[in-house]
Amino acid sequence: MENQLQIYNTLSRKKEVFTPLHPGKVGLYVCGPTVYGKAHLGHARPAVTYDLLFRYLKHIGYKVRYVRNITDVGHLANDADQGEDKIAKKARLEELEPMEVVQIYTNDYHKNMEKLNVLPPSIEPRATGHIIEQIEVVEKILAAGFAYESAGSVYFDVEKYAKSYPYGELSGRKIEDLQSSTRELDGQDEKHSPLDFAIWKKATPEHIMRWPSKWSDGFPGWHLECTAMSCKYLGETFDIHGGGMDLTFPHHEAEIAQSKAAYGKDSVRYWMHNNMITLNGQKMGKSLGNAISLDEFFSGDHPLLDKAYDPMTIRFFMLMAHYRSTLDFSNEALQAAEKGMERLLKATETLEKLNSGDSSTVNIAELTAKCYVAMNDDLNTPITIAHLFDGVKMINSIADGKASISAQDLEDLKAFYSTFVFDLFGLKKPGEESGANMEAFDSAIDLLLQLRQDAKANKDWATADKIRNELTNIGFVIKDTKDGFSWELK
RNA sequence: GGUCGGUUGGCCGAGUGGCUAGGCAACGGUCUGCAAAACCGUGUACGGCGGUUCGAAUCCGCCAUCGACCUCCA
Repeated sequence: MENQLQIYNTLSRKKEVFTPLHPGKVGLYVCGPTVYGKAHLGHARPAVTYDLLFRYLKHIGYKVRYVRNITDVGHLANDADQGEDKIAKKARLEELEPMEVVQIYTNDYHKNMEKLNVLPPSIEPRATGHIIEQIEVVEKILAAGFAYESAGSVYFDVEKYAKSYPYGELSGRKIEDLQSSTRELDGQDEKHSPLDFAIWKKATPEHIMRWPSKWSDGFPGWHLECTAMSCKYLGETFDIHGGGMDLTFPHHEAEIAQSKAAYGKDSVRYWMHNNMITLNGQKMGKSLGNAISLDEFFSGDHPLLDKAYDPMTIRFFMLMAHYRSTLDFSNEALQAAEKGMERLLKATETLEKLNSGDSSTVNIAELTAKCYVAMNDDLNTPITIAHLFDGVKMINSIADGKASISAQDLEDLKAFYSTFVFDLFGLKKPGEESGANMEAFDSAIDLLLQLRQDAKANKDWATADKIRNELTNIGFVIKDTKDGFSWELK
């Protein structure tokens, strides 16, 4: 009873015990990327956060359908060309077909997600592939009387909606406040109220991404795709909707309104929002021009980066902070994460070689239980990691002969670390290469170190140190152990 | 201007009304031919001012400061 998964629901602003709508099954929808630029560190945060949730839900026994969309149409550009589709604009600049741009950046996103060991979702629907479904939602909202047509566009009537249902409950906004803080937007004079938002937009002549509809040749509104696609694949009401905090308003608020207007009921039961990555205390974002792309992290090719970072370092770095906290990027923090992760991964190797004793001086059951408690507490990965490091101490103590572990406990501990470190946290040991070349290479290094052993046996320290120092210079880490040596490539 | 959220030790980052978070870095020790690794041990923290309380970094108020959203955004 006490050990149930709790999730912080933005809607209620508190942690709630997670109970799925249909026992044993979970419907999860997450706002994916808008594919008009290279994937950056900001994209990695929700990807890793909800990947963890996806993995954990499956681990605790749920059958999960995880839907994460690709937004390839429908968002406005933020410069002078108001009303022009972001993707269409980029396409004209680069003289590419819009779908070509979409494909390039979708591929880039997929490639980077794979490097981060983010599992592909169950379904990855594209907005452009669901125009018909979106038009159907527009019709439903019109039929329900919560939208109106104006000059070929269809707008959602926020004020009318707010008379029947609460509007702004997710983001804590009040209609009156919103009315006093609006700004100029394209087509403002077509709207009854500045609060209204387009659910179908008539395309301007230069707008090349367009679809025919009874209202006009145009394109679906900016928030509509998630409503249409989540409903199609998860039903009118589903369990969890995730996304970045910056989407809370207006995007998710609009989704709530659209669903309720179209289907007459609440669509989402648990709203989850991950916080932002910051750079020098400022949000890192494509539109702010301070985003470092994932490719740049992996290659180290960026003025702000001291070095290249392994994708697993990025992943571990994110897991070291709670998903609802902002996470400040710095080389120092990333390198601390890198070293910590190395220590953790090394311990998993040590664990595999451990010998069991007659009894345990360590409490494995307590350790594993603590980790589950932390994970169930709104996916508290930093606490879980703290416990995993306590386990690292145990493992190293046992390896040092300063503690002992029973056969049963050892088996449990191995299974536990395999599950948490690899299956749930999704970490991978870097540089696990194989093949004939590697085997020959390994043997050659072993041979050198064997020569060093011989030199040591003869107390020929000069030769022994020469071999070690030269190998160290080349980039190896040489360690003497009780029964010989070990080495690795740094 | 409105709404919301931060402010924790050298850095990152948890958490809690009284009981060591953790990682990285630092220092001392054990081990080692010397190292490395590992292990053991050690230290300064909770933005400021008031208040509630036996006791607050943790609750309340005020102030300062930073940020997010209100426009596409992960």
